[in-house]
Amino acid sequence: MSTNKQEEIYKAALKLFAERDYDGTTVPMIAEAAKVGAGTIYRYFESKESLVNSLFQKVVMEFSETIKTDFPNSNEIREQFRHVFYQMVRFAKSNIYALLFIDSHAESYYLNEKSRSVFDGFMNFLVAIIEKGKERGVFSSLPSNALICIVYGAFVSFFKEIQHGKIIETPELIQGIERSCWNAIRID
Amino acid sequence: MSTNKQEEIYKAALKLFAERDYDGTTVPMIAEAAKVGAGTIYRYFESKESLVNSLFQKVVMEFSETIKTDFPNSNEIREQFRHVFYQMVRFAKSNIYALLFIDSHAESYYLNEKSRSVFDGFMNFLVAIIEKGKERGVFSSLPSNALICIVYGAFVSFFKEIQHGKIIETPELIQGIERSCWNAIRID
Amino acid sequence: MSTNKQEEIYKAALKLFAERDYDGTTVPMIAEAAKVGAGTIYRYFESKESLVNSLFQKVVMEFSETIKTDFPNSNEIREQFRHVFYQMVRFAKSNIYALLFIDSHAESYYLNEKSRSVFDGFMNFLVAIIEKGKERGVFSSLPSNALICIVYGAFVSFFKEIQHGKIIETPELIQGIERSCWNAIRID
Amino acid sequence: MSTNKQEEIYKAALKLFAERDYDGTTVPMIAEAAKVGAGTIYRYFESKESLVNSLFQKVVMEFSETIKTDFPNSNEIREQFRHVFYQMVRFAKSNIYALLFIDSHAESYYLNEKSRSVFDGFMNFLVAIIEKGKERGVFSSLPSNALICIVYGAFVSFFKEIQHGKIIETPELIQGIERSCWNAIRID
DNA sequence: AATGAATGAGGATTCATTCAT
DNA sequence: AATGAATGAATCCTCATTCAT
Repeated sequence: MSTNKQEEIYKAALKLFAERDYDGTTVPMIAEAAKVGAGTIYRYFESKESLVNSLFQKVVMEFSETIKTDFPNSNEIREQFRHVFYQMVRFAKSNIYALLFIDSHAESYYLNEKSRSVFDGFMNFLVAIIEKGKERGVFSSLPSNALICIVYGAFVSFFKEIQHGKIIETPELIQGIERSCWNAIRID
Repeated sequence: MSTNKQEEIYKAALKLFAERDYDGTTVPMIAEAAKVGAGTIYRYFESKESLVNSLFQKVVMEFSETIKTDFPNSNEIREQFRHVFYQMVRFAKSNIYALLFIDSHAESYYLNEKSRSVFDGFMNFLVAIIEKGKERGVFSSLPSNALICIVYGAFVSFFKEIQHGKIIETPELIQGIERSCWNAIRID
Repeated sequence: MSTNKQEEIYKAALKLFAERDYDGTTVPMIAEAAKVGAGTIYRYFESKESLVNSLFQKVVMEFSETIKTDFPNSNEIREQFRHVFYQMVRFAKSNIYALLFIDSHAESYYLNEKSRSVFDGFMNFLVAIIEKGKERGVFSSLPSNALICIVYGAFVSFFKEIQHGKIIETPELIQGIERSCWNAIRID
Repeated sequence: MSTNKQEEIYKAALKLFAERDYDGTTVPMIAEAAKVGAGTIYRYFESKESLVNSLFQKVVMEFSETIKTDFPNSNEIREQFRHVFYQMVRFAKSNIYALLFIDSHAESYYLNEKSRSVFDGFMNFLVAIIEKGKERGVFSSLPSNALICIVYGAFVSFFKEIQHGKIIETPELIQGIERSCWNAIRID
């Protein structure tokens, strides 16, 4: 087959974990969705717990890489913000389950040290951007992680509604949300 | 006894569901935390599923009532927004588990019709406020639920960070967040 | 009921472990034989492994106590030997599975520290008897544990044959075996 | 290659079965120890059960042949006994796992008709020797299989202790054990 | 009303066996 | 011939629920 089984397992698990949470998802469910035998999952992952952790790390790194791709090195904070936001949108649109999975599983009791540090690394990248903006007097002087919360929280919340069919996504709407988020954290 | 058992069960379940999710929480865990026998839970609730649903409805209604309490009937949108925001803060501070529980359990597969409609009713109240503001040209013309997402998403995200000890809450910070959220959705 | 469930589980497990070994015995098999639900076993024992260990310790201690019961304090080695041998017979006859279980499970990879030390304690009691006999010049000067091997090995082997129906036990036969074992290790 | 794969599989299985029992040994364990693929085992043996049976028969026959090799046709029972005993020692020393495997797997539920009859054939050879000795009034008049139990049980028990490092084997010790076993069953 | 021992259906995981390469 | 990835039946174990006390 074209895609290999590990990838199918990742894909199936991602969707199920995003929709039903870790504990609400059974290994047989994943196996069925991935069209593999239940035992096959254990050829690729030591345990269900190791599967979530691998998946979490993989997906956070993909998110991180998406955001870093073509990151503008110019000193234009506004431009950097827009870039980050639209790359988040790109990521969310290409893989909504990944976004929801990351959001609902970060801070979970079954995540291991490495998963947490990968996630922290990702967050630190965002913090760095905010910090630079604050130095330049572009952003509000609130704590950087508070500012990230505002943008990230709003963003995820928005895509959850899209996913549930309660908001129809359009380019103009995205544009409006981007502007709102910018307005939320810039100095006024 | 001073507090009755049903209340203890609700309290224990709320904390556990917020921290470990519905499926990650077992009935014996709840029983132990509530200091009752496992069987006792079934005197008050038909099943675990009926317990989450009851709890969800109860907690959403409390949230809703908190927000509606002393709601300013003046026509000052800015004042109404501030009221709603600070009542959300009051609710979050008095019962952080309730906030996290609502956030992570809304849209879950085990919620029944009634739970969903209670939650929708709550959201509609917020939508109404937004709609009025939009009519007056105070808020951005983005869809109302998108605007709610921004404020609600930012707010919850912020309190999650507080709960995880990553942000220290101060009156000034709350004030700053309120202003950010307002800036996010007002016409600029 | 007169006997409690833990005792029924012990009894069922003992027979099955003796007949089919630890790994050849499944928890449902034990549950069925003990006439309890499979889950009930886990109310009494943490795991299958903890069950074998508990059982092993219990049974070795019973064997040990049987042998020590009415142990003659006289200085007659011949009398002490006869006592030990007949108490072993008594134990084997009252609970053949216990004897076979001890024999086939001692030195197994799943036995824990405590099980091993209980077994060693039992063996040391036998060693002490042999040592005293050797001091008095009654027993062969071979290493004590070698002498024990001869008697114990012969004894267990003999009762295995009885268990398999290949030897019919009679008082005279037991008497003959006791004498043989004595002859095996005494000075000639 | 110098040794063929079937031989490697036999060797690996023998050690593992002796150390961990049939059910405690997995086919992949055997494959790894034999340095072959798991599937390869099924080229040589129909199933795991057929492997134990083949192995059991092979090993019992080797034991049997070892004992019969150079069997003294003289009428000296003492000499015959010594021969058998020392050949058992030779076998045990050359392949301790074989001895332990035979001992712990005889009478197991997964042995088939043929395995049982091969084992019985072996035992009958020993019985014949004993019977002859009894006719001549050299051995005790106890049942022949009881006498075999004494010698065989003592012998195996002794080599188990050697295997577990609790007894150090020396020529003098072996000599002493042989004499003990003889004393155990001869007329006194 | 309250309990917690008991249950068995269902979960995570293992493993004998197959089969495409 | 040899492999080892793949499978699913069978393990061990958990947990929602019941019920005798």
